[in-house]
Amino acid sequence: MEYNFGEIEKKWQNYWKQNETYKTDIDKNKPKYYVLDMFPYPSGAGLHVGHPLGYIASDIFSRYKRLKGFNVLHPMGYDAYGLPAEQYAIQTGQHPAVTTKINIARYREQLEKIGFCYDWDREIRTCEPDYYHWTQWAFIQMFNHYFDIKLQKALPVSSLVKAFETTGTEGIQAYCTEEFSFTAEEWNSKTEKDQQETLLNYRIAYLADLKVNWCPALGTVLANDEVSEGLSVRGGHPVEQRVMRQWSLRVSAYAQRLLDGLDKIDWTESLKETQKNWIGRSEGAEMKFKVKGQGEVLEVFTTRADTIYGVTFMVLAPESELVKVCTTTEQAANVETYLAATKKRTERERIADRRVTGVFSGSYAINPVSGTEIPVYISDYVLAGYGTGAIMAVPAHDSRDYAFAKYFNLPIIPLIEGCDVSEESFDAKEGIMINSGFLNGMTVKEAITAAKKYVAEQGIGRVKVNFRLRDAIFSRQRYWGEPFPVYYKEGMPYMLDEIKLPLELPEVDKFLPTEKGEPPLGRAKGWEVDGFPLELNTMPGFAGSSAYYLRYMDPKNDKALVSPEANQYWRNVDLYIGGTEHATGHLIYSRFWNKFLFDLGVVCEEEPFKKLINQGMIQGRSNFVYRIKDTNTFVSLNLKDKYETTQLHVDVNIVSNDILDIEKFKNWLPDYASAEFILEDGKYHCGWAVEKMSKSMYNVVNPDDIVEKYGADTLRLYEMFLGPLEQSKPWDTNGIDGVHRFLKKLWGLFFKDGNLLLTDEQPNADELKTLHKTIKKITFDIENFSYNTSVSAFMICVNELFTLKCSKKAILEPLTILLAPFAPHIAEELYHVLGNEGTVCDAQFPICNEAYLVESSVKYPISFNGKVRFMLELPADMSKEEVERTALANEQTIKQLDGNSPKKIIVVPGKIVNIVL
RNA sequence: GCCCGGAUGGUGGAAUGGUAGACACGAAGGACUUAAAAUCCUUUGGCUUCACGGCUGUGCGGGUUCAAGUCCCGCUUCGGGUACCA
Repeated sequence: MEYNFGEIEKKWQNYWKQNETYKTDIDKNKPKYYVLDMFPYPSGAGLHVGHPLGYIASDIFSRYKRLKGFNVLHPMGYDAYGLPAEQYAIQTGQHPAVTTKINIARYREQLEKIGFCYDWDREIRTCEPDYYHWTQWAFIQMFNHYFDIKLQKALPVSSLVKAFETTGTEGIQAYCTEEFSFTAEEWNSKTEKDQQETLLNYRIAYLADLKVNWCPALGTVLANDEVSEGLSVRGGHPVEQRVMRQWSLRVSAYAQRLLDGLDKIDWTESLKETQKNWIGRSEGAEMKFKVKGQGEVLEVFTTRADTIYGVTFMVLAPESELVKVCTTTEQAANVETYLAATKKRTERERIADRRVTGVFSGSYAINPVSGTEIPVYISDYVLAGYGTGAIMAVPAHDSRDYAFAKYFNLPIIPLIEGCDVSEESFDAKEGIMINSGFLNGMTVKEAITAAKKYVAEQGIGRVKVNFRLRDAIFSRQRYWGEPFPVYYKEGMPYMLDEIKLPLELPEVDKFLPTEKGEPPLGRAKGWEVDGFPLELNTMPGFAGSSAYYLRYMDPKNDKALVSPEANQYWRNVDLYIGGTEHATGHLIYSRFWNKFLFDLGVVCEEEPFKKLINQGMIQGRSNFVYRIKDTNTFVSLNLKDKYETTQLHVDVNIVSNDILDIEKFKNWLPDYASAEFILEDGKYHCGWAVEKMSKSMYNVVNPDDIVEKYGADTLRLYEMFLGPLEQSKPWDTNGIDGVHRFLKKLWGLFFKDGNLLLTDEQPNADELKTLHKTIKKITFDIENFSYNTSVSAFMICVNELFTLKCSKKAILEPLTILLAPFAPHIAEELYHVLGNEGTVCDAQFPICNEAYLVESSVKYPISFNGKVRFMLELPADMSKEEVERTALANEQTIKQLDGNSPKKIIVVPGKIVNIVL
């Protein structure tokens, strides 16, 4: 009987499906374990061989945990809303729901072939009404809550309203866009509309006029993490700044908790570091500078209060409201010109062009500590969105201020003893203060503390913590997303009654903006409730992915996002595997979302993902052919330098071990049908390079083809064998034969020439040692996600058993179970061949018995000055002294010593002997 | 610029401070076969030697140590993230 993987895999995949082997329910008699993959966006291209890498890793761990007696939740679903389907719809008229459905079906088919242990009954799709029902529900809760600064948690807006009605803003510590101050009387006399407008200032989901990233090509705004270097992450289109009235989530209110939570979770340091930087906490002081001859005050934020004596000018962001106030009539024209020029520049241009620009406002501010008068400038190197949108410039100790001062010829006052600021600023926070009044003689650190204290005591300002993390813009001017459960009355937003959820996405005639420039939902007929118009924006991509891990716990619940029972059993994700590209987007948003739900008491764990592993990227390995210029002749790699050639990508699927299949090449593209070749030893050798896996490089490998040719078990093993899970590595199908041979060899331990070789004989010491050594190694490797070395360990084990000609049940049965997480199909087949009933998934993971591993003797490497010269086999229990004596007495040692006496002898029992000459 | 990762044969990679290159791929040679496929055996870091062996070797330069791919310091270089964040 041959190893017929095709038949075996089909057979057991059917069996698992029929027997609901992977169906999961709450079982309070077993400890739970929740393994989650970052769910995919189902693109039209289908899966390539890089996508399943993380899924295979998590699948192995899930199966392992199950064999260890855990009740494992391992679900899969689809992040089904998104731009590509909508772009495609705009081009073709095909409804995005239709393409999405087709793509999902294709993904499902591809995933099923690989033999994952997903509980498909729990599958979710973010674009399904019974799923986005709860996305809309969460949004309503966010609208109805505000963040209390003192308690550091979300509270109902209704209690805030009660406070306003009785005591106004007195004593209120609510996280808000703008500090308001009003009495109860003032509140009560406001109109409904005014009250609603005021409340938006506090709500966690709020509507506000914001400077947003507008992407004209996509016709929508984008969140900060969806923009990179001034271009949209999806599509690479230019992005510009624009002020628009948009929904936002007050993520920044949770900044401190998002930061603190990082200490409690098992993520890689680099990922935590990325989040820390994105949150960007900085401690400093907010200080007030009076504008000369006016009542106005400029507020600035600084982390270097100690440099107050070195402030030689102020700078306002062009968008700052204070620009108007500070601009004098004489300077008005210049300022106007500058503002116009700045506005025209896109984010990208500003990043690319680092030239100093700016304009004098005409006003002067007064240094609150030294009393000196300093000019106020306007420049776009100051950002409106961070701090107060205004800075005190200390050119001696800040490189940006320095460049500005040099350009405008402003004074530069050094504040640190011995620093040279003639060529560049001294940015380091070290040294002794000079030119700084009462701070003179202090170290920088002391001065920062002293200055902050002084500022607070003198009423010049206050100590403040600032965060870089900004609120998440939540509106998209697109069709293919969750509709907001929002309608408008007198221009004010109101939430739909929860009973009316889900608010389903309406049909439209075209997926384009309306003639008036409204989003596509403006085309929907009857898009209103009780005569009030519904919101025309839809939610962004991260809306649906922010709480999907909760929905898997209870995916069919139509009363709640998740029942308390399910949530308290499954709690949170124990192991989350996915790409590092979500470090600042999804992984911040879902932590925020989860914390909010935690505050509401809907979920019982504050952090959603306990342990997180980033799988590395699978890169492509491209192949090249070399065409001689102006001909249709192709020259083999090592001869190409004799000609003038053009390097062309060739489909890696018609190349094997870098040798081109010439017939397939001729049939590949019409141009090549008449191609001629200059070969080396009768073969065409291709060049190669590691590049991104993409269609245009012709280096995409489809897992279906691999499964077809080698089987799913081989694919699974080979993906793991490629290298460490977390590292990036190129996919090269060439090596796959090795793991396939391994499976055949394993099969060969069971069958030879169609006969079953299995025996009930008692295993001997060597066989037991091989088995238990492997059990130990595999257990350790799985726990440490070192799957590449486990595959090697399996190979070594089978090679040894092959040499021992071992076909004993007592050895092969535990080995089969050990292999089941990695290669479930062949393991299931062999488990039944061994005479078992049921499924290998419910077996018990073997336990290593150290007694079989004890060695009676040790081969000591005998080294001289650290260089190994020969081996000496000695009894394992020989004492240190005895080993030393025996080694020294050895004739090879005597030869090495050559009459000299050793200076020192190191004996590490069981390891090594080193003789120092 | 700043913050993270890496760098080991022709290739992917392995190595609690203790024999560098496990395990694979590829290559070369051989067995079986009419032939091919499949399978099996041998060799395979470099230099050197008929051989035993010797020398050398983990990006570069220092250091710690009886012993360094591994620890420390200083570079080079390649990836990834982030960027006027005051």
